[in-house]
Amino acid sequence: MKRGSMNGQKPANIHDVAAHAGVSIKTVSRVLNREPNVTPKTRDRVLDAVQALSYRPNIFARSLASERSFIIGVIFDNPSAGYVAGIQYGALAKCREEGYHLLVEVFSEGEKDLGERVLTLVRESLLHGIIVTPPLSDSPEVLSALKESGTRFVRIAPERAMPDTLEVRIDDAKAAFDMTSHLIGLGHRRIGFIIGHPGHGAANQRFMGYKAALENAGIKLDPKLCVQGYFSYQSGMEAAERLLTLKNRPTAIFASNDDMAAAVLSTAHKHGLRTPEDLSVSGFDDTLIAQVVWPKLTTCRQPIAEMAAQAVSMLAQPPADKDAPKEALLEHELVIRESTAAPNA
Amino acid sequence: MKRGSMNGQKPANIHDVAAHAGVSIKTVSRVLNREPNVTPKTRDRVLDAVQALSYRPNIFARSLASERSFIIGVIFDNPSAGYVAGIQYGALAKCREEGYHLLVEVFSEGEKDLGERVLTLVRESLLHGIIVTPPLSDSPEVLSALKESGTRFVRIAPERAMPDTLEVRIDDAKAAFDMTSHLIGLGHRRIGFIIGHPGHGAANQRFMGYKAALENAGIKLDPKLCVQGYFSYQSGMEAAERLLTLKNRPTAIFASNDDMAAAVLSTAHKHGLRTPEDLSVSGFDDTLIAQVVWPKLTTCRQPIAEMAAQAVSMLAQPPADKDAPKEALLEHELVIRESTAAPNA
DNA sequence: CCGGAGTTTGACAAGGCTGTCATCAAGCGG
DNA sequence: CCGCTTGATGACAGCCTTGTCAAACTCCGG
Repeated sequence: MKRGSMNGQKPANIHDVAAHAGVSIKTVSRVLNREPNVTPKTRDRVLDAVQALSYRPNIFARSLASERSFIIGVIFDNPSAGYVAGIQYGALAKCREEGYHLLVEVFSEGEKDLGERVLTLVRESLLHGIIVTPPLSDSPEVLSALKESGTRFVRIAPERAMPDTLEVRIDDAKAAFDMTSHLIGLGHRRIGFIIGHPGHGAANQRFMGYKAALENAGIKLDPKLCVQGYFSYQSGMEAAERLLTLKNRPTAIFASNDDMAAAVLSTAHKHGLRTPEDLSVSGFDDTLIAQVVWPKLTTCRQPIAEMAAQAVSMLAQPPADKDAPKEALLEHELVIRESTAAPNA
Repeated sequence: MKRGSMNGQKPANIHDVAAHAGVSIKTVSRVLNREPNVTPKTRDRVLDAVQALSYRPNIFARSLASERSFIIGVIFDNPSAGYVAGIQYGALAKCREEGYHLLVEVFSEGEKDLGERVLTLVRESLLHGIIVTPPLSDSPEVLSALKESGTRFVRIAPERAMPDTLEVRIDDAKAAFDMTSHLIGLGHRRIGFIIGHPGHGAANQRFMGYKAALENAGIKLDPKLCVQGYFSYQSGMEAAERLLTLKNRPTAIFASNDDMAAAVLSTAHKHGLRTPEDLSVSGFDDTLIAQVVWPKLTTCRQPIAEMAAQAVSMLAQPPADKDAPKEALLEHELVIRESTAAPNA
């Protein structure tokens, strides 16, 4: 009573299937892994047996033997950030397609032993590859641990390029340029800008794009109109407060992400300013929040789900040649909603 | 050159550690698993070796040999739902504490082969246990697949109780009762209610609580004031539209979740109604959105992160005796913010 | 100093799968 | 009909750990 077709509790294993199909376990393995050199007839017999026994390969045995994992990791700094849902959504869809599972882990930028924890994670040989999200995508500790470990990883929206490293991004500078130009096109001259978190790669790029657009339109940059934020709602409130109490306040505010833009909206309300009549507001990311505030936010859609899907694809593919493209650049899209309009005369 | 302290690329394995410490692999295993009957001296030697070689047990080998997994799964219907972040946050924190990893998977209520997919997931013996979130926590297909598979699972906020099944919940009926009573206490008599998605367990409970509070205050239930929603922002807009165009419109609206409450806010704006002067609005869940809209929402805080943490704990503990508590009931909390006030005279 | 109980340790077989290499059958040119 | 190549299949080791069981050692009372 060791093993066998005995339909007891235990799930069938590869030996059961082999016995049932009248072939060797290796042949079953071949069929399951789509290896070449199996007669269609044999293949069918195996497949039937698989069906009949509801066989599913044990993922641990598989991983152990083949020294590869079918689990892809995503690491976040802050699981409450707006883009998390989008990333998971995109990654999950692609994982399913490619036969992987998705494992989530959180690492806080500041925590001690960060590098050590990252190493532990990969040393367990748990992961096939890792998706690194901002701001972790620029964390020296995480990055060097990852490099050292030899695990493949792809960085989402990193600030600094790294040689020989997989990346997925949009052109943040161009996107911010476009958004700023949209506001200028509407007739705004005094456009406030709320800078994103210094640690996040995209933050600086977006600021550059803003500046470039002003320059392009011949508008002189007013440093008073550029205030530091940290991508959080709270920081957006503070930044908006400063901008709106300026002697010569801006007629439009472009916040580096939607959370801060939502904060601007609410601060403007508090000051008795109507949006967009008295103040245009635009955000960035097109997260859920953009559509849920009133008025709906004009923002820049970052195809975050596609970016994550792309990341999974890159990891799923074999390491590829030296010269394979290391970087995927996706398209952004301006989403004009109700929060921006021409300034009052 | 088979194996050994050869500090090549390959990570150290248990044999290396054993050799380095001058003990058998079994002893190393004992130390690592905190099994009894190891001399402190031996333990220290092993621990030193572990340190020296940066050894981390291979999780796949471990799982294969011990027939247990160190991965807990969470399954969602919709990864963009508001509570997802909270659940992951809480679950992740506890997982880390208990030495587990968290794997995310999405199953859509309607998809075909749902049960089959669930079975596949557990047949791979990938998971130690599964956390089932609404509305999956009441999906017959998912539930029966899970029961059949023998994998332990805990349902978050399920509607119907099931025998011999782990559950974590709040008292939704009581919470809705409290919220409704708060509005009544403010002086409201005509209180609209937006019912949640019929598939979600909590939806019905909350509706019951609303009705009970009215009855308790001697207010007759007006069916026109109760409209069906689906927990989505969009459905909230539609429901609000219907309530606000009523001949005798309510002075307060209690939406079954924050997304719908935010939609009410925005619809009210559109109708030129001020909140809370002309219309009080309250939500449920206290998700991010509640603090980000203007005015900030009065809502009922559901300790979602704690619930998830609790779920992980339940799974982490050994199956426990027959009579161990199967259900954890956590406390809710009314959060009074700016969106509710006494009705205009 | 002996027998027995309890503690500490180790040898070795799983566990389910893939990789390597050998084997066997079929196909083909001469 | 022979020898060779190619395609299809199988036997078996190995991946790294834990579980089982036996061996060795310690401690104790008699």
